Amino acid sequence: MQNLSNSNLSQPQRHFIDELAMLLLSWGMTITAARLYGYLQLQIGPVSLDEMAADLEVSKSNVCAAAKLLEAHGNARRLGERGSKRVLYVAGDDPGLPLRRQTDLLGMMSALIAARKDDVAEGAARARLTRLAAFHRDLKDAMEGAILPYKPKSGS
Amino acid sequence: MQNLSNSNLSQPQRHFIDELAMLLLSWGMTITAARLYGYLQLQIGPVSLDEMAADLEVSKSNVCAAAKLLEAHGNARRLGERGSKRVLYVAGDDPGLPLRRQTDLLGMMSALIAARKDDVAEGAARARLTRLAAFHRDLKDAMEGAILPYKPKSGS
DNA sequence: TGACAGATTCTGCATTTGCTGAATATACAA
DNA sequence: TTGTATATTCAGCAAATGCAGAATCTGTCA
Repeated sequence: MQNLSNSNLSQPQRHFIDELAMLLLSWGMTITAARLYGYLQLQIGPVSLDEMAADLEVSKSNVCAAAKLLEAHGNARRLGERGSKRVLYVAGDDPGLPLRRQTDLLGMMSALIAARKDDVAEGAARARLTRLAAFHRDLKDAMEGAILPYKPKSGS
Repeated sequence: MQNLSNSNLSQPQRHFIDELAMLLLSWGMTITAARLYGYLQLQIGPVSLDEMAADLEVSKSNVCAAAKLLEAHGNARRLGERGSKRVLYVAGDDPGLPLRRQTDLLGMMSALIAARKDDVAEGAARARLTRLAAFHRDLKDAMEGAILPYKPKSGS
């Protein structure tokens, strides 16, 4: 059976990308961004928009948007090729970067709840909010602790 | 200035609910579900669908759907009132319950990557996947460790 | 400068989503 | 069994989203 498309991916690779993408969808990613994420993880060197579009079999404009999204979230890095207008992408080197947004959110929620709880609740509800604020704070701390060791060596 | 609506919430409470909801939106919640989440946190006793709809100023069908959503995610608990068809909701007593879904996801991703990495990548990409699987696993463990202490006392 | 290679933005479309108000279903009480 | 209070589902609508392909913009090279 010939390869009908222009994709250079092996079938196991496609399966891997799609399965990983399915899991990532639960995190609110679009399907193209999720697939691109998995795709970039498999690549050894930087890849161009045309390669990504061909391999993932989606339009270039679509993959362009997805790449920008991943870049904004810290999941991909954009490289300029010297002496060319061509744009290349590689997987982000800090897997925890996208999660910092989440931990920030947890911190904000914890702070908000702690600051307002006495104004908006009393009795059992106030006790619950106190507990909730502590929970968010502890979770944030635990996540940050787990993320930290994976920060890439600072010599960028 | 009179209260033009049927809501029993104080203005600080409304503010709190809306601010918290804004933060929760980033986690993919719908606005009504997010507001209902905050609302339930403020309540001392169980509340009916009619109360929720009136206080949040949304339709009953909408709040019904949102309540089911929160219940499915473990953010709310549904109580039957003895001798009545009325349905009541309270905030979930385990703040970490909704996160177990996330940690499960992390575990699945870690397992998927670890199992397939040798089939789909080589060289630097394979090393990156190995690191990624470990990262997911460590993050999952850290989150579970932080969540565990908040599990409510087993005496239901 | 002109021509080209490439990224980006734009336009249009189909799908999905969240919401409301109406219709329907269901449990309880008499 | 019938009436009633309540939850749930349905139908329709408006807004947002994701996508493809076309059009446009922008460096780079001759």
